[in-house]
Parts: sequence; C-alpha cells; structure tokens
Amino acid sequence: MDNSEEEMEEDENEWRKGLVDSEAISSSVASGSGLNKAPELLSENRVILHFDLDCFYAQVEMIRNPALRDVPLGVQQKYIVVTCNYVAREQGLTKLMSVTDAKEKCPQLVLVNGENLTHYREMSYKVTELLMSYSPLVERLGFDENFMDITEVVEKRLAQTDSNNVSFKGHVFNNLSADVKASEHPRLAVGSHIAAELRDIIHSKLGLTGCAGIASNKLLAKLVSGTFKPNQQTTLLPQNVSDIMDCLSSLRKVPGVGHQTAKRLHSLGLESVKSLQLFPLNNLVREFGGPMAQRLKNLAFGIDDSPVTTTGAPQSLSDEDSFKKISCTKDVLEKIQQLLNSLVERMHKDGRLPQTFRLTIRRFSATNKWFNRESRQCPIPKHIGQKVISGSCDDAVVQLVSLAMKLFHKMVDSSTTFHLTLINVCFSNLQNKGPASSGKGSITSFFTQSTLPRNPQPLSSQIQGDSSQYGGGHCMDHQCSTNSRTSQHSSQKTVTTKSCRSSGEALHGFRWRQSSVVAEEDNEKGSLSREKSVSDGANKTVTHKLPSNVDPEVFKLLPEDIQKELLSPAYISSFPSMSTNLSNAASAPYASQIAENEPPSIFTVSQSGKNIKEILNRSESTSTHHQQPAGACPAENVKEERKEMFPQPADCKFPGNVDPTVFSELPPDVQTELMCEWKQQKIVVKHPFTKKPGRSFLTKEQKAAGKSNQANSLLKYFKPS
DNA sequence: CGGGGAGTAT
DNA sequence: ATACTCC
Repeated sequence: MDNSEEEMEEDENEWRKGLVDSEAISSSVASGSGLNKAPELLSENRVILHFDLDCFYAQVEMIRNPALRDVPLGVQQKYIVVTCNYVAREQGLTKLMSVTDAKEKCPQLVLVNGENLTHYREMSYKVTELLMSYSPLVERLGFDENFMDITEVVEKRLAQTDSNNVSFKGHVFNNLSADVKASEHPRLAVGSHIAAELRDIIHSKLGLTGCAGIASNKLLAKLVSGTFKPNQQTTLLPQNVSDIMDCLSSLRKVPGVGHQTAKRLHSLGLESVKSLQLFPLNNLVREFGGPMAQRLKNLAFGIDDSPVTTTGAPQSLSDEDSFKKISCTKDVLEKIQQLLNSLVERMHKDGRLPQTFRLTIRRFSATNKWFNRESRQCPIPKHIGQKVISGSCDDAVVQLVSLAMKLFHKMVDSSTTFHLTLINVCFSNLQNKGPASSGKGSITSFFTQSTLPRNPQPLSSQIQGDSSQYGGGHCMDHQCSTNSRTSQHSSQKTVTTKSCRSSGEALHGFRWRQSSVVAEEDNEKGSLSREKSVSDGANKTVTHKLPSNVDPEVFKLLPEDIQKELLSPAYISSFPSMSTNLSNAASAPYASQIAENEPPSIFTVSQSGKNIKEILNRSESTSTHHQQPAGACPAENVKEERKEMFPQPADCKFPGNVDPTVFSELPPDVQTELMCEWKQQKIVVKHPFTKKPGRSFLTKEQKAAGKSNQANSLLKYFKPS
C-alpha cells in the first residue's frame, strides 16, 4: 500500500543556491543559465504523471461489496488495519494501525480480511493496462501507484492546440490555479488536462478514484500528487520546487529515503531536507559512497533524473504468510505446501517457466522482530517447471515442496529448536519461451489463437482502440477485453472448469503469456530436448555401485551400516529403477508417464517426484538428468513387486517398498516429512496418466511483438525478456 | 508492521 | 547467491 503521508508547511526556499551546490546536475545547470527561452529542451523538460489510487484495497473491497461504501471500512492483514476508507478516516483512523487501536477509535469499524491479494493484484494491473493503452510509458510502483512519462504526448497535443487557450486542471501547488498563467507553462498545463482525463477514465472504466501529480520528474510528481488528498490532482510548477521540498517535515518523507537511510543521515546530524541540501557532498560520500551520496543530495533539491521505465510482466511471483510461530518441521512443510499450492496456480496462469525457486524465512527474535530474513534459492529442474506450465500443478507442488524442504534444511537445523514467524516462497527467473513441453505435444498448439489485442485481424471482442492513441484521451475500450483464455488443458487436475473469473485475471495472466513462446520451434525442439534428457539420464546412472538416484554426498553422511545395506545386492536388485530400468531406459518412451504412477520410494526418484529429500536422493537441483526412468512395466506390477520385498506395515502408513528399519534410522523430523509427503503422494497418485502433451502457447506474436507497431497492442510495451 | 515486488550491493 | 533497501 501506499506508505506516504503528506504534511505541508511553509518555508522559504533556497532552491537556486542549492542547485548550484549540487553537482552532477549538468543538465540542470545548463537549463538554469543562459537564454532559456526554451528550457524545455534542456533539462527537466519532461512531463511526468504520478497516479496514486485512494485507499486502494478499501476501494476494491467497496467495489466488490457496495454495501461497504457507507460504513467505516478497514482492510485487515493479520493484526493490522493496512488501509481504510474515508468514512473510517473521518473517525481518526489511519493506515497501518493495529486492529485494537482501530477498534478503539472506531468501534463500528467493519473489517474485511485483505491477506489474499488476488483481487487487488488484478485490479492493479487493470489500472496499469488502462494507462498503458493511452501511452506506453507506464511504470508501476507497488499495486496502487503508477508513473507515466507523457512528454511526447504533451508535445503532440500542444502542436495542435492553441497554447493561449490552456488552463490548469486541478490544483497548482502553492498557487491559485486561476492566478497562474498556463501559457507560461503550457506543457505542464496540458499535462494536467491529460491527468484529469486519465483519472476520469480510470473512474468510469474501473470505478476507482485516485490522485495525480503533474511535474517534471518522478520525485516531484510523487510528492505533489499527495498534496490534495482524496481524488484530486496537483501540478507542481518549477518555481515551486523548493517550496515542496522544504516543507517536507523530515528526510524520511523524501521518496527514496527509507528507514535505514534516514537513520544514517540522522547519524550525520541531518534531520531536515534543507540540512541535507547544505551538507557537504564529500561528507555524504564517506557515509554512502559516491553514487548514493549524489543521489541523496539531488533528491533533497528535487532533482531526479531517473527515467520512467515501462514495467512489464512481473519478474517474480511470490506468496508468503506470517504467523505467530512455527516450530516444527511438519508445520513448516504444511505451510510451504499451502503457499506453493496457490503460487503454482498463479504461476501456471502466468504461463512463463520459472527457473529459480527461493525460500525465505524470518526467525523469531525479540529484537528487531520484523527484519532479519534469510533465504536460499536454487534452480528449478526443468521437468518440474514444465509441470507448472502444463497444468500438472499438484505434481509440481509435491516436487517443489521437496525442493523447498531441502532449502529449509540449509537454513535451519531441525534437530534444534527454531521459531519461524514468516515463510515466503518465490519463483523468479521467469522464462518466456515456453520450453517445448512434452514431445509430440506441439501439435496441440493448433489453435491457441487468441484474442490477442495485437492480433492483426481484430477479433471481434477485442480491444478496439482509437489507434490514434493520443487523440482526445478516449482510450480504447480496454475494459472489455475479455480474452477468454482458451483453456484447453488436457490435464484434468485443477484447471478444467475454471474459466477466467474476471477479465482482469484473464487479461494479465494472458498477456504475459503472450509475450512468450516462440512458435515454430516448439515442436522439434520439444522432442529433441526430451530425447536428450532421457538418454542423459541413462548415461548418467550408475557411477560406482551407487544407484543414480542416490546422492553420493548425502550417502556419505549416512551411518555405515545403512550405507552397506543400501549397496547390498538384495537392495539393488529389488528396485526396478535401478536394475530393470537402466537397461531399458532408452527404449522406454513412455517411461516418464509410468513413473507418475509409481509410488514414492526412498530409493527411487519417481517422476512424480518425490524423492527423499535430504537423505538419499541426488539433489534435484544439481542433477543433470531429468528423470529416472521407472521402467516399462505397468505400475501395478511395480507395486506388487515391492510389496513382496518388504512387509507392509500394518498401519499402511508408508509405502511398502520402504524398509521400516531404514526408516526408523532417519531423524525424526525427516520421518515426519516423509510421512507427510507420502500422504500427499497418495492423492497425487490418484490421477494416473494425466500428462498430456503440453500445449504450446501462442506464438508468432512474439517476434512481431518486438517490432511491429500495432497501435492497439500492449504487448509491445512489455519488456522483452 | 501486512503482502508483494523491484533494484542494488557484495 | 544472499542480504538489504525501498515502496
């Protein structure tokens, strides 16, 4: 949410002086001197907009349930009211207030839980997309703020309007807008009109209100947007830059100066913006290093050269939960599983291939409770990532939980006590090009044709914009773009019936996907890589006598007697995955599918995943072979075979192929973990052979996306990955 | 002091 | 790869 607060006071200025002090402002200096009949061309001649939605989460909730409009409403996350509507604010509530305090101030406060960000995220992207449909240079800042560089738009509109006729829309900082001659600031004046139009569009199309700031850079636009609070806009003129900077009550109010930076500045005796302006740069450099020092100093003067950079699809997707305390491995595992379930589903909708997985934890500590995070990350084996994409989400989750637990054990020694207060799971390194999923699958790529807005042949329901995107500010009929995603998942798991619930979800889930995938190659590449992985797997097996699926490193850590046992002929020969499979690996084209049905085993890495995490198996993250062929024999047979090898425990708690003795030697927490996985495995196993050829996502667009200039296409605005 | 997500430094 | 910082 927005963490900003504004308080304005009055003060005198020393802008000129300060500006001269500051170096690294070559451009600013240039514009400040000499014949500046056209200062626009020199320095801060940009026109930047900053949009900030009013109490965003609360607005979304009021849209979802209009009955909440007229009551004091707070959005709660854990013990905090993260934001509240204006009815509640009239009663003295503010954001980030504890629930107790809030209830105390406003007993009638209605609270809705806002821990699930789905709806906010969707609405947030709708706003960004709407703005982008007007002009592409849009940068998101959190869920409720967007910057826009409309310099060119302004230039064009100015060329076709009578600059003597312009006036300012909304407020003008420190001025009565009626008093200022817009003709002296024609570009900002035009900017204020565009801002007003966009706010209006956001309101009419999405039902959201918000503030806007119009200025010459991001810093200033953001600062000024908050000066008139709900649902208003403000323009900052160059001559008032020092005013707005000087009236900031503390350095903390400067965007870019967070808690830590403020503290360090504090330690240098700096409290106010003005003191920072006057502070010798050299001293600042000593504390912060050159670039940072210069930046801070510039910020104090309202100077900010940072460009507005188009925000594309998110670079990572994460899901987290905080809680009072989690102290046992089993709870950790369950929490991770819960988080992954939703994360994987989101990832699947996104359509890109996650290549890195990260687990972050926060340990309980009396001091500094809310900082101190630790994380571990690792590559995601391709076959797991593909499951996410193809929709075998349950399978993917199982395997990812295993991966996550490995990372967890890298941070936490579970044999000693621990207390976690937060767990976060994250996918990053998202690859656009769909990996050719399963071999022959590509044929299914037939018609993913979509409702891509950028499609040359406008599909009926598509976004039809006025291609003259700058015209009058009536944007495209963005809203209805409803691309119903062609959901032809063959897999029966999750997906199926679920169509896109909201156009927003379809929109952005869909959109990111678009920018991905390269078409034609999908096919061949797919099969090729698949073949390759299979044979790699075969080659890799058997190093010494150690089965390929046993991680040598881990193996070494085992008690000697167990090692011995593992290597005994009886063991080796009893596992199809070790003996049988090795010989037919290459000739078992459907091995991977069989493997999905294979019950988990301590000794085999079944395709569906599970493997024994920290103990025996080769760590998936380091393994180069993708899967252990499970054998050409039907799963049923495999099962039978194993049953005979070991007595099935009476309680049927764990798979029959697991030696109870070996199992009992494992650390207690590992046992727990295994049990949990097996339990979960059973569920997974219920869906035999769900694996279908992954469809390949659209494509062709891709290349074109980079180059073509379809006026209506938003795709091209996304960063190329 | 929530739940995300981005960027930078090392 | 991990920590830190910011919003």
